[in-house]
Amino acid sequence: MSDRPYHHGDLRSTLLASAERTLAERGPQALSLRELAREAGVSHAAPGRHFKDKRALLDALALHGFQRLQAALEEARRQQDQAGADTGAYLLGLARAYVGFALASPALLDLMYARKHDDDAPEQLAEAVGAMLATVLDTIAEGQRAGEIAEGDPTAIAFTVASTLHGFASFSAGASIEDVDEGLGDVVRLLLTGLGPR
Amino acid sequence: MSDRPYHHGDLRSTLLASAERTLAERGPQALSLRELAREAGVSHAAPGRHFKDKRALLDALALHGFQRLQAALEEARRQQDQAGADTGAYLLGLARAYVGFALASPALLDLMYARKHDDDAPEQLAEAVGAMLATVLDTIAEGQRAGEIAEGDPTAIAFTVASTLHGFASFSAGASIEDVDEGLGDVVRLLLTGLGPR
DNA sequence: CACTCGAAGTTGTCAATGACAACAATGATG
DNA sequence: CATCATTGTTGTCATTGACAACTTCGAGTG
Repeated sequence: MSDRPYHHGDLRSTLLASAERTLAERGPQALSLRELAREAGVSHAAPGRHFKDKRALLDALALHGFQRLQAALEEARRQQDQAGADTGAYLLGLARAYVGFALASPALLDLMYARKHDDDAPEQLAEAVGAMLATVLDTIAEGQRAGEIAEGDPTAIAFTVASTLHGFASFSAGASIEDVDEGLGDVVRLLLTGLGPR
Repeated sequence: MSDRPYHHGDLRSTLLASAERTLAERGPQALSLRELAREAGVSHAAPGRHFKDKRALLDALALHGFQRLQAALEEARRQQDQAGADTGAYLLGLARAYVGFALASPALLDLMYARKHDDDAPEQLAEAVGAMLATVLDTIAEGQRAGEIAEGDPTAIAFTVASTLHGFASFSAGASIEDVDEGLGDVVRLLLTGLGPR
C-alpha cells in the first residue's frame, strides 16, 4: 500500500507519547487504543503486540510519569547541592519540581495515583512512590544532621512533607504558575515554622 | 412483561447508588451505563433521561461525594464543639474525617478530584472544594482567636492544612485504618509544631 | 548461504458500549 | 376528561477492546 516499512521500528514509544498527548489534551476518557494506532499509522491490532491490555498501556504511562517526576526531583536536589543551600531551600526546590510537574501534567498525575490503589496494580508503581518518598527522606535526614530540621522519626517527617506537597499540587492543578509559586513559598515556610503560636 | 411498574420511581438515586458500588468494587473503568440500567431493571436508554452523558453521571457522583465528605467534616467539628476541645483536637478531628472518607471510598475521592481539573467541569464541583476549604478556614480562624494558631493570613494556613490532609489521604489509600490513624497523629502534631529545630 | 523461527504487524470478527432518534406509557394539571 | 411534559422503551449506529489466524520481516544458526 504505502512505502512505509512493515515494521514501525519504535511503535511502543510512539504509542506512549501519543497517549500522553491525548491524555493531556482530551482526558483519560478519550484514550482509545485504536485511535492511537491510527495516529501511529499502524493497524488497529498492532498496539496489542506492545500492550496486552488498555490497562497495560495506562500502567506504562503512569510508570513513565513517575520516572520523569523522580528525575525532576533529583535534578532539583542536585541544583541545590551546587548552590550549597539550606534545608528550606532544598524543600522549596523539591516542592517546585513536584508542583511544576503537577501543573504541566495534571491528568497524568491523576492517572499515576488512580492506578496506584487498584489492588492489581503492578508493584513497579508502588516502588516508584517509594522512591519519591526516599528522595524526600534523604533531604529530611540531611536537614536533621545539619540541625535545621527537628529531631524525630525522619520517616514520619518526610511523609508529612510529601503529603503536603502532593496535596498542594493536587489542589493547585488548574491555577496559574505565578499564583501557585507564591502560595508554595508560604506553604514551605509554614511547614518549617509550624502553625502553633510562636 | 413483568409486574414492575412502568415508572421506576427513583431511578436517579438507584443509578447513583449502583454506580458508587461498582466504582468502589471494580473501579471506574468498569462503570457502564448499560450495566447500571440492567441492575436497576430498566432499559438500556433509561439512564439517558436522568444523565445526559456518562460524564454527567460521573459529575453527579463526584458532587454527591463532596457533599458527604463535607457533611463528615462538619459533623467532626460539631463533636469537638461539644467537647470544648482545643485547636489541635479540632484539626485531628477534621483529619480523621477526611482520611476516613478517603479510606472508605478511595476511588470516589479520585473521581472527585480528577473531574475537578477538567476545564469543562461543572462549577458546583469547584464550589464544593471551596466549601471544604472554608470549613478548615473556620477552624484556623477560631484557633487564631484563641491564640492557639500563629498569626498570619488564615487562608494560607488553611490551604496548607487542607493540602496536607488531602495528600496524606491520597497516600494512605490502601493502608489499614490503624496504621493510618497512628500516622495521622504524628502529622497533625508536626504540622502544629513545625519541622524546623525547636 | 539457505533455513527457521520468533517478534512485530495485519485482517477479520465479536460482543459490549455510548449516543441518539422515534415511539409509548404514565400521571399531573387545567 | 383532554392534554402534555416526564419517564421509559425499542431500535439502530459507529466505535471500541479483545482475540484468533495469517503474513512479513530480520536475526541467528547450522
